[in-house]
Amino acid sequence: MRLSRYFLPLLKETPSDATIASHKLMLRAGMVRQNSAGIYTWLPLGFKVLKKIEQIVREEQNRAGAVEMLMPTIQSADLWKQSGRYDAYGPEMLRITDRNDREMLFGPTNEEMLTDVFSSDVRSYKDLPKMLYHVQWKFRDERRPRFGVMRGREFLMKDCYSFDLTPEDARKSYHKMFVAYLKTFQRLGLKAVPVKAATGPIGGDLSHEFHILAETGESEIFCDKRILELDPIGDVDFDSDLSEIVEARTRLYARADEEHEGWNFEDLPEDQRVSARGIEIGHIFYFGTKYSEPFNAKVQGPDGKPTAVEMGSYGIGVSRLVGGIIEASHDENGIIWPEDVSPFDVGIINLKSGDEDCDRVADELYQALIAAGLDPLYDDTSDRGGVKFSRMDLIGLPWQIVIGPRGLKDGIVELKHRRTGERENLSPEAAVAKLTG
RNA sequence: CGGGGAGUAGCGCAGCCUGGUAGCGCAUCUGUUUUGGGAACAGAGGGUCGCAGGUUCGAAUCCUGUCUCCCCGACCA
Repeated sequence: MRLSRYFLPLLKETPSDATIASHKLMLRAGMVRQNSAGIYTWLPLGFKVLKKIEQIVREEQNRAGAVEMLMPTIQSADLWKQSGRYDAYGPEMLRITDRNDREMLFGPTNEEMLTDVFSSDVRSYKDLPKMLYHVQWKFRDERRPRFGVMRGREFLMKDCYSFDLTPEDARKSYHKMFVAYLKTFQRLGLKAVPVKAATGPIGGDLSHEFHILAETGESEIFCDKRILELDPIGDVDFDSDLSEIVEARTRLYARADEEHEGWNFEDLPEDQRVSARGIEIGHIFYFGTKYSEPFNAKVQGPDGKPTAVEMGSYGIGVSRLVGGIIEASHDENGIIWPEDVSPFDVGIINLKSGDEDCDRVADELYQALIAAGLDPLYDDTSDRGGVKFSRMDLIGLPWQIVIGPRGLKDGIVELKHRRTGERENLSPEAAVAKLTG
């Protein structure tokens, strides 16, 4: 993409509304604009990142055996009356009436709807297990939206639902999602800590929140330091027994503030205790027959008896992750994107647009990178060098190629790594080779 | 929802106390000179001061109401 054709409205000054780094940077870098409290327009740059995150989430869900679908944003109140949550949900639920005075709502989640869909078509235990998910906009009328997209009212969420015949099978589904989450966050360049979460009336050990540690996190996290030092997980056969991987991550102490057990935590040697702020980016839990009973989601078991299916649900805050990643990865100059979610792979800075040599080399590099399958952002504007440098730093592409008359005299361009700041002088060909190699 | 704060040019703000022709910086546009880390000079455009009432000869300024946004807390992906 040529910058001169793109839509990238940057702000030099930070709007006074923003208080945390990710919110400020997303506004300044032209990723989002606020429309009203907790509701944002995703500008091209932000939208691109959002889509990349969504795609990684999707790929890992598919790999774990979940099947994608899409449910509506607007739901009928009837469904929610059936589960009893229409009254229970309170003012967080945005209620709407249509032209015929039918009660509708903008869905804050989809347990009811999916259970309904599922129950009307599945009859036999032979159809189980199933894991179904979608990535869809949700709305929760938060009392106090804040922190930009991290706590919006409208937000993009991946929610997956599992259906099993027995609690033991449900545990297997839970483990699949647990591992899928680890892999997802790993690919997003994040170190996510699974912390034991409240399980409510159902009990058991099958509820975890995934947090990333960042100063601006909304909850207090206490965990064993060793949990942060575990090796990343490699290829996984999702049909195998995953309990070992899960246990390696759950036997070490990790709790959020409300579940924190001080006495347990303090058993750890002092240098192994980590207490930090955490941003919740995912939540998985098993809830048994809470919805399958009221929706009569029953299958006929091997014994011929109708059995309510065992369910679990698994959420990832896709739009929140955009902010979360920035919280975990930025410096005083701007955003630093992990390579897999960066809106572009590399930025090309032409320091002297209009200069014959600079234009030619920049154009050739741009074409060569595209031909090599990369997605470059080419700053072909007539702005001054300093503007281009700081702009490229702000939007945080992992690599920058700087082309200027000074280097070109010796046939070299400069390759800069955004995260480390390391610069290397290379021929244009070598720069392309390094980025594609 | 409780407590606090703010709405004045695209963004950041001053002016309000003590009523009298709406300002500053950045950004934008034009021109000239510049060009390897947010250039300089000269000129220009841009506002029914959130909205509605009221007081007054006169309201950004005082009064009443209302809407919106932000911050701190209690709740949530």
